[in-house]
Amino acid sequence: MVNVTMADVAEKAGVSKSTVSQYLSKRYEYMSVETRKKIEQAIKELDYRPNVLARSLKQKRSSTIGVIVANIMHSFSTEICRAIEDYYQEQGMNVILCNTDEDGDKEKSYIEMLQAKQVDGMILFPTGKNKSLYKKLTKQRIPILFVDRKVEGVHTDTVVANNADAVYQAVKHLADQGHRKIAILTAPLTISSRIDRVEGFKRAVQELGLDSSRDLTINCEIGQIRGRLQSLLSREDKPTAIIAGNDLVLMEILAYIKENRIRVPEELALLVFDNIPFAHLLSPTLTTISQPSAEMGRAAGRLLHERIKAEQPSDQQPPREMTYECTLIVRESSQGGIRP
Amino acid sequence: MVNVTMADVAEKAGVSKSTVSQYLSKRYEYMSVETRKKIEQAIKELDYRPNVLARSLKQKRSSTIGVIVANIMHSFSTEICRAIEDYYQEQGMNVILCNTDEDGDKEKSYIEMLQAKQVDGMILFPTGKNKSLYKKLTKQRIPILFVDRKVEGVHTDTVVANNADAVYQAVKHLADQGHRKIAILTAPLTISSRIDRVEGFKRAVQELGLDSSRDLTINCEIGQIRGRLQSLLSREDKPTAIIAGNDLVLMEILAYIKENRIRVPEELALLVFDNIPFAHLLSPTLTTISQPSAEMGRAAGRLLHERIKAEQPSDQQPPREMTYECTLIVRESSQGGIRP
DNA sequence: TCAAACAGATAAACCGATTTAGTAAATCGG
DNA sequence: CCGATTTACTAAATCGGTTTATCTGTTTGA
Repeated sequence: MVNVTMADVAEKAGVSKSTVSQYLSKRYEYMSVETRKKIEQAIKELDYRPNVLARSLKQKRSSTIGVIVANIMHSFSTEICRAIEDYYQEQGMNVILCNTDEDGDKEKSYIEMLQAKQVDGMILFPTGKNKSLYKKLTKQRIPILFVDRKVEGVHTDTVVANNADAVYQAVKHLADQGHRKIAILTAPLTISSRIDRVEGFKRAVQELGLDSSRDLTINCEIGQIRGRLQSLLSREDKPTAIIAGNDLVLMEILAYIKENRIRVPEELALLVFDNIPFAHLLSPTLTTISQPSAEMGRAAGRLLHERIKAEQPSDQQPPREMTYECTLIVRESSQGGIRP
Repeated sequence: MVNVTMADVAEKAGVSKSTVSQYLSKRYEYMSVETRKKIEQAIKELDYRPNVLARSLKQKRSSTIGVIVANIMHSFSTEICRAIEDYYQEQGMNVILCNTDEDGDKEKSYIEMLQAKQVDGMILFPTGKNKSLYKKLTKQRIPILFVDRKVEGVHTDTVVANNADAVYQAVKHLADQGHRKIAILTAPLTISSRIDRVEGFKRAVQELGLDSSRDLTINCEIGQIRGRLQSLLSREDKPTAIIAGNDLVLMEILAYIKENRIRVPEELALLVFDNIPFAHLLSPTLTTISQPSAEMGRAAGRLLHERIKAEQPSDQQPPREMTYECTLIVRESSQGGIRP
């Protein structure tokens, strides 16, 4: 038999489909032990496995959620995805993974695909380029949750790191080491996490009375970082410390540093936002700002799940925004570099 | 209207469901331009989106494939997954991602879940612990494909790297640099890729007439690597070069080297199997064996897809095994280390 | 003793599409 | 002008489950 259905089981057990269905959903209340045994037996003999598509169709839920990530190659994203996946596995649910490369069109087509697939909810690293679509989703009561980035004007659950404060602490740490001229390099300020990082930077510079020249804040495409670094570091009054906005920016900076044989931290202190797997193995070891990715991923999974479960009764709680604190892990690259 | 169905569209357009269905599948043959326009209009006005679950139920295919990966945190795995995802996006299909942590039970439960979800096929990094289940799947004509690892006795499409030859070339390279005592460290030999790497190592040692002491081949759990390294390197006749079996092993080795201030490549040459994102940024830069992960992922996607499409006509081609060559990227860590 | 309650099970409707078999009207060929 | 074909469209069955209403008997309660 190619495909065993519930009808086959029912026939073999000598009962009706309805009873088999009751058995499967473990509603044994009005069922004789005898019947139960017969069904059990029939299922085993036929190696029956229910078709969840049919179930989902009727129940109007698919036990599947969609995760739309900007770039899975980013280790922070991978860690979040993994945590989400772990959470939903425990809950007996599945995760469809989608990758947008920060492309708004791809994001849109994925969202529509996931909707067509009747996912119970979506977790997204929003590109921010489809605001009206996000809003439409919330209006249609499709549970969505943003992670890593907030989107202004869209009211839904959000899980982010305290980017601003983390950078503030980082700048403070550098200032404590005697640095007065600190630069920050990030990718373009298209998403809230980057904006917040720069904001924390500016606030710290302000409050701590550091050099607040405009050109110590650089936001550009990855490909242009080398060039910007070049001009930044060839100036007379060049910065003594640099904060890399994420792991990809860091790679560029490290390459530049290696090429130009810049000594870290003696000539230039270095600090990165993001957990770098090799941070403790580089020479010098790298000071990092670590985001609690596993906790954030789990929280995202849990929060969305609560929304999904609460969807039936119309107890509409206001959107929650969870902010996770980061940890500054001080290593060699940011310590004892400059002579006051 | 909460959920627009095809019936709603049909009513609005003043035609039958059947005609709408024809329209959706672009079978315009026997349809007046007028009708077509009316349907178009109705769909737009209602913002109708077909329910793919219903479609899948009837058509007995879900346009979804399952990917079961041993450990998504492994960068090689992530790269493969990304390539698979890219491929299926282009094909208008979705990917459900599952993570097993090399746990056979998890793998089994995922396989069953995916089957229940009626996936059109599965790509797996097999743990190797569910042979009978793999066989059952192939017997049931459910298209499955193995990637990274072969499984003896299970006849299905497989995409792997030429692990043996890659290591052979690596050993040759080290021998060319004058090394006679080379060690290889890998995780336990539970999967074919690791077994093949060791085999390539042994063959090279044999053919090139290098030191073939048994204890230069170490296979142990990640947690034990430090200890094994300790005893390996405290011997009088210690090896002058080490090959790390994968990125996780490398991390342990690098940590050990850093702690014990071993100079690379002067005291010890180092070479890793796997593409390490920081390879060119470490000091010294690291010699690596790079697997063409993107090509392998795409190939896996394409091959499985061909199987899926060919499933309807009963043209059963024999299983294909695609082997991809790796590239030895020589950097500082393996060059000019020893004095003959 | 008779209606109400209950235990155990089922028939049939339903979820939202696809697909098959068929129908009515228009067109065609001889 | 009539039967055959073609065109344009539809009713109804189907996919494989869930769910609701219902249907027998058997207990129970007053």
